[in-house]
Amino acid sequence: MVEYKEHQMDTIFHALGDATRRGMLASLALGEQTVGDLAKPYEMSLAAASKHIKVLEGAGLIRREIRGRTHVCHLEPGPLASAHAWLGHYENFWNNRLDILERLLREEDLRSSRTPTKE
Amino acid sequence: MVEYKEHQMDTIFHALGDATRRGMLASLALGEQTVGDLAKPYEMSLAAASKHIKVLEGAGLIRREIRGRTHVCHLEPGPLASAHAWLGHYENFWNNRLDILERLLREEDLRSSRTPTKE
DNA sequence: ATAATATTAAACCAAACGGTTGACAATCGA
DNA sequence: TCGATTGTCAACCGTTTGGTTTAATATTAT
Repeated sequence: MVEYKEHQMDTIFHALGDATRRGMLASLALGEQTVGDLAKPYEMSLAAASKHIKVLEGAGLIRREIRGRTHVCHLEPGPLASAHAWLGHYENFWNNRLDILERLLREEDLRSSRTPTKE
Repeated sequence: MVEYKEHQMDTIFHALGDATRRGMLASLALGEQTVGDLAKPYEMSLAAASKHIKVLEGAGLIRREIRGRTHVCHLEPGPLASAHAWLGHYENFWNNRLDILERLLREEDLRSSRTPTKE
């Protein structure tokens, strides 16, 4: 049962580890899109885009509804929420650390009184 | 500049897309660990584990401090926070959808009056 | 100096990835 | 019915991944 979830997380994070697929998810956040719509922004063949979409589908991040000859895709919230929750385990940890970092930087600023460096 | 961040997200999510590496992060959440410590739980050569650690390091998820002949690793909160934030963009979306799902299920429950299914 | 310890490096391998092209299937509009 | 549209499938290709094994490096202990 743990194994199962582990594999699920593997596929979810793997799916998220590609800019094209993250872009597709971003598009789908605005509303449902056909495979063609999703593929259009990218400089790759439709077949390649179709593969990406299948990866997203395999990870459960999206679902498709076949309407006639078009495949309409929409986001599936569950797996995104899972990934978010997994990262959330570390939230306390990094909040503490970032707080410390921030304080150190502030103290540094006070001592050296330089112009604050943004980005 | 966008490209840069995209690539960063690629490497972060890719690093997270492997159960061994996620396990190592979980270990590191409990405190700093040497490469050997991190490798111990896994049925693979030290060299293989070392590669995983380098992937985590490359993604900025951990840093290492070389103390004599041992390399002590610790979590780096920033990139985890980035990934969490990226997923957070979808939070409203999936909250709404899950709310709807939940409501539908509750209504279903009322109609069929079954024992409520937890999990 | 030598041996043990902790870790990386290099060479190699099979499998997976991300892309291509060309053929195919299904549906829609004329 | 015919042609255009929408999308998948299969085969292929170069690169990356995740593992191995065998050296090599650097540090510590004897």
